[in-house]
Amino acid sequence: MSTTAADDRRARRRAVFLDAADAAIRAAGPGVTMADVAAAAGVTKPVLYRFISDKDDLAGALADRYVTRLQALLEDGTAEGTGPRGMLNRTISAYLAFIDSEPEIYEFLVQRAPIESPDVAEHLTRFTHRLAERVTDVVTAELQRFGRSTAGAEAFAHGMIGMVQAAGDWWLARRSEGQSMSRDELVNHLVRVLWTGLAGLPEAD
Amino acid sequence: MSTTAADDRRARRRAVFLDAADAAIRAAGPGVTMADVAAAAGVTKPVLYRFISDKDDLAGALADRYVTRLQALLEDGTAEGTGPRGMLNRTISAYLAFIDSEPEIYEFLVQRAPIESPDVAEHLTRFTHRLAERVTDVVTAELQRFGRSTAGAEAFAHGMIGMVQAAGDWWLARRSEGQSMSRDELVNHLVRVLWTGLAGLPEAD
DNA sequence: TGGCGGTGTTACCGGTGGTATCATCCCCGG
DNA sequence: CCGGGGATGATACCACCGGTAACACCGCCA
Repeated sequence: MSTTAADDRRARRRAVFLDAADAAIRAAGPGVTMADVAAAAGVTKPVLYRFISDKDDLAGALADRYVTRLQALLEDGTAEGTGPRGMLNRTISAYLAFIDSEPEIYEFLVQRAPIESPDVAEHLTRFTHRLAERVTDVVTAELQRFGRSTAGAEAFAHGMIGMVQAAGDWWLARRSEGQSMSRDELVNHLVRVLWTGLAGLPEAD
Repeated sequence: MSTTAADDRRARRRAVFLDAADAAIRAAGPGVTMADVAAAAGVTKPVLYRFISDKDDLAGALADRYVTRLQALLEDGTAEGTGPRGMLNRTISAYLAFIDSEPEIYEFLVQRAPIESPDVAEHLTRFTHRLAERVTDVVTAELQRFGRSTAGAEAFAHGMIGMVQAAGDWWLARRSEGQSMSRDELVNHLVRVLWTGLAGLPEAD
């Protein structure tokens, strides 16, 4: 390739703007404007727009960053082999640690960005979907181990994710004012409920 | 009072604009503008703004409408006395029927409106909170019936709501493209998981 | 007939996403 | 040493949306 060097510079510059966006979100909250981001990088909008095509692109790239980071954390959780229940425990714990450490970014990506940028919405949908697929696999395997019906596995997987997310939001809100339970306590509650609930999923009505 | 008649007219006029907003959301999707709403009512923005103070007000009033309607449905679910499990079943069923019947309104209220209007956000938070409180009460009572610890009841309540919501979103998305399970099937899955999970909540780790 | 409350419109403001246009600078080949 | 091109930068603008000021009109009642 001829323009490899130039492309590299572009990519590095782009990363700088993503860093700036990151900082800007932390500083200005989830309602950041493109001008804010540009200012955080020390330039004006048109310069920003030379490396970031639009807000969709920006949010999408940020989503990429954080989803990748989170996914790595979750992979760690699923790695060591203490069985599915241990995996569940570590995955939930990693998720809660993540949203606890980056609340503004989290709010921006999950609540703000997907609305005005379909790209991010699809990004998150895909991520949730991938995660749900993995969960579905684990759930299905576990059900089959006991010869039970796997009909509700996928619904259960999505519901599980929603439960963890809602409980996490509640926990974050509680924690910001007044005291709340520790992360480990919440993790244990969730794991117990979900693990026990799994057994009840295929029960005949 | 002297101006009662005028106030009545104002209130009725306001209701007309709320109807128009309703129709506009259905027509233009959740990204409606105030001009859209005004147009749906056959007038221009300033007229709309004489009866609706701002978008916050509009979304808040719509939230009121639908939350009231949903809450009535949920009350019906908790009324007849087939025990807590029957209540759970009917409540979830009512919720799913609701979001199934009004997907655009649902998306507008739950995803769009709360962002640009803190009023709606608080509205929804309050609603969720009230619901969670009721669930917490039921859960706590059930746990006490068996002399178990009630420590995780509140977290469980919020998580439950999140699970139902996430499963509902997934079900709606599935249903719009390709086939999915029936509402009753989903309800049964969720009820079984949650009911069984409840028993596992206080288990000692 | 005159005025007054309600209804309606056009035209505008402030902010936000996004862009056209121009100035500058640095580096590289002749 | 110098001239030109590509990258860097800013100003000034557009479109759109939420919200408002100003003005016109109609109908009713003293």
